[in-house]
Amino acid sequence: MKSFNERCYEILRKVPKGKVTTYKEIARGLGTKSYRAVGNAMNKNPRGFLNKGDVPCHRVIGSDGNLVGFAHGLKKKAEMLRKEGIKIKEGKIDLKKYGFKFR
DNA sequence: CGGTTGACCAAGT
DNA sequence: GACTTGGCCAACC
Repeated sequence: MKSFNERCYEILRKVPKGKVTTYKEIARGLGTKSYRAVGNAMNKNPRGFLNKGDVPCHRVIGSDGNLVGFAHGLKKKAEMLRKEGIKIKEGKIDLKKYGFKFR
């Protein structure tokens, strides 16, 4: 039985490079409505914030396209995403362009 | 088992 | 536009 947290990773793995997803979408993909549980799971993450193998935790952002998270700092996160080919707008991401949706 | 916490979100003040 | 409140769900103590 995989933990909720592991399920988050799996769905997150489905996000293609150069795209981002929101906690909301992940929760929806998991069939739950709790975005919080997703974020919480990531926080208590066994490895940390960065890829634990294949899980691009840095590709997860807020529902408004705003970066959320504290682990490594939003700044670093933004830089990382920019390197992936995502243009960040004043700390925000264009969900219209880069937002990846499940289901 | 109950209470607190949290990388959230939406609505109200 | 910034802050507060309520709600939601899973993990941790």
